[in-house]
Amino acid sequence: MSVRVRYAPSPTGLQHIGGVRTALFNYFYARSQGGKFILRIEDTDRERYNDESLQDLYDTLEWLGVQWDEGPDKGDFGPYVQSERFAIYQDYAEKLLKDGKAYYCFCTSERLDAVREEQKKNKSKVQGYDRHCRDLDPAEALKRKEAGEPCVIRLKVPMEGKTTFHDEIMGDITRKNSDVSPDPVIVKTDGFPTYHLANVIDDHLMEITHIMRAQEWIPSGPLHVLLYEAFGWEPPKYCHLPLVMGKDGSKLSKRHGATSLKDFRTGGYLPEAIINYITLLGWSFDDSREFFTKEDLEQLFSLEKLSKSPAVFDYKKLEWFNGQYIRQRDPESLKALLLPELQKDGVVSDPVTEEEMAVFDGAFPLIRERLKLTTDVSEMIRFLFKDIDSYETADAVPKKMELKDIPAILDSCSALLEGFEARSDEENEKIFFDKAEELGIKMGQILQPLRVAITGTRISPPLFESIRLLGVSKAAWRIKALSEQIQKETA
RNA sequence: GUCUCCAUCGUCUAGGGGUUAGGACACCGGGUUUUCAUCCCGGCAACGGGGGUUCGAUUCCCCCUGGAGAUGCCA
Repeated sequence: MSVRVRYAPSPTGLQHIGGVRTALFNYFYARSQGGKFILRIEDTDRERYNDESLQDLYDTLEWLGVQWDEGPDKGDFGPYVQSERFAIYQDYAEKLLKDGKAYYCFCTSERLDAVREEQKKNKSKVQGYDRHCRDLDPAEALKRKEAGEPCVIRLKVPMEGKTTFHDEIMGDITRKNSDVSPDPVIVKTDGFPTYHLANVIDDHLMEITHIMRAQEWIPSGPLHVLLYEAFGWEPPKYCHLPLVMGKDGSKLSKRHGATSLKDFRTGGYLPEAIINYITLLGWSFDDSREFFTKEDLEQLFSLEKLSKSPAVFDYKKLEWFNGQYIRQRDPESLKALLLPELQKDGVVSDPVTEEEMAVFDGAFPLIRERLKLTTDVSEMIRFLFKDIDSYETADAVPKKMELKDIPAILDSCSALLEGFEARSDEENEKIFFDKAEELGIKMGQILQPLRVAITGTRISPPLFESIRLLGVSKAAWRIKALSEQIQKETA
């Protein structure tokens, strides 16, 4: 039987690292097996549902280049949006009711809270619902429901025996039925199914063969199997993925840093870096290879190489990957990514002028190998486009020198600018080297003040090329400006 | 509390009854270099503890410890 897997997010928030990894693994598995990847929208939580989350889901998958074979817009097993499948769940819930596998429950949330409170206070061994309505007479219950009394439908979980399901990574997982959540709600007061019901029905109806989801779902595995059994269906294969953790070892969340893909999308990251790094969270290929394109993974991904233990998300390594992929990008496509950043930060105009473009083209090779994030570009070359308002004069002082020594050095630099553009970088280097020797200082000591004058910071792209891009006259003006500011400060 | 899962360098991981326990990030040195970065070279650094099984366990089994997850009319 050919593989059919799904990613079934709930549009109640932005797509995050964990969810995206689940999507990717499902997608890669489908591709590697020649199977189908299905996108299903699980929007049964009407309270938390919002359109932005749904849009974010689509934006994220598009950005990653993940395409589904079946989903809201296509496929023969639809609809693929759960809120459009309301009637289906109703029918199946009714069937469970009729077979005595489920029952109406009229307990109010106040009562439920009280029960929970009581259990906590008594440190009770049993927890959760006390099955108060389990043995209500079905005919009686139906009457009450039809009289308009609010109610939910609960699954009648067997109180004896145990339930086992097989996990492709973990092996057999067994749980006593008495430890399974006591009679969970499967249809809410508003008539919508809960996750458990909708998920099981849809996976069965859509002929899903493998359920790949995060390990946080392991505890409800037996419950789902019970549900399949109640319907008389064969459960699919399970594959629970290790959790993604923050540095402190708890489930990755906002307090650990950026977690939504949107943050990464807009934060200077490349999709190829994200895909590569995230896939390595819980999956590996061999003892050394760690670079994988999406296309590679569509071939190489396998369940066997999945790990059991949780993985800590390492922002540093992601950044490293991003830098690697930035350098691998072909120049034109990288420029197309950088230009909008410069425009967003007001470094160049929108639309960009010809002169600006010329400077940017010139600066491009200098910054390409220095970027970790595309968003770093503005800081790096702002000085080529914008004047420097005021200097941090202390930056201009090399080791073993004092602020008052600097203007003299700057003045000698000024003098060397004469004919700068006509000379090669090697020739200029020689000239500055000779000058340093003449002043009895090191090359670095003469270049540091100059660098600060030209770029405004101690750290910059290569100096001579920067001067060339900026133009000698502007350079001379900046040297003068810095010198004057220092003299004012030291006066 | 209860249930379930997990356990190799700080992090991601490879490996597997006998290995100098491998790679990568990070970190620290060194080289290239006008700063930074890139690049190259080198270094630091791990099998949680205790019992078995075995000629031999980091590897297999059990216990402990530790960590995590779940205990919702959220998914």
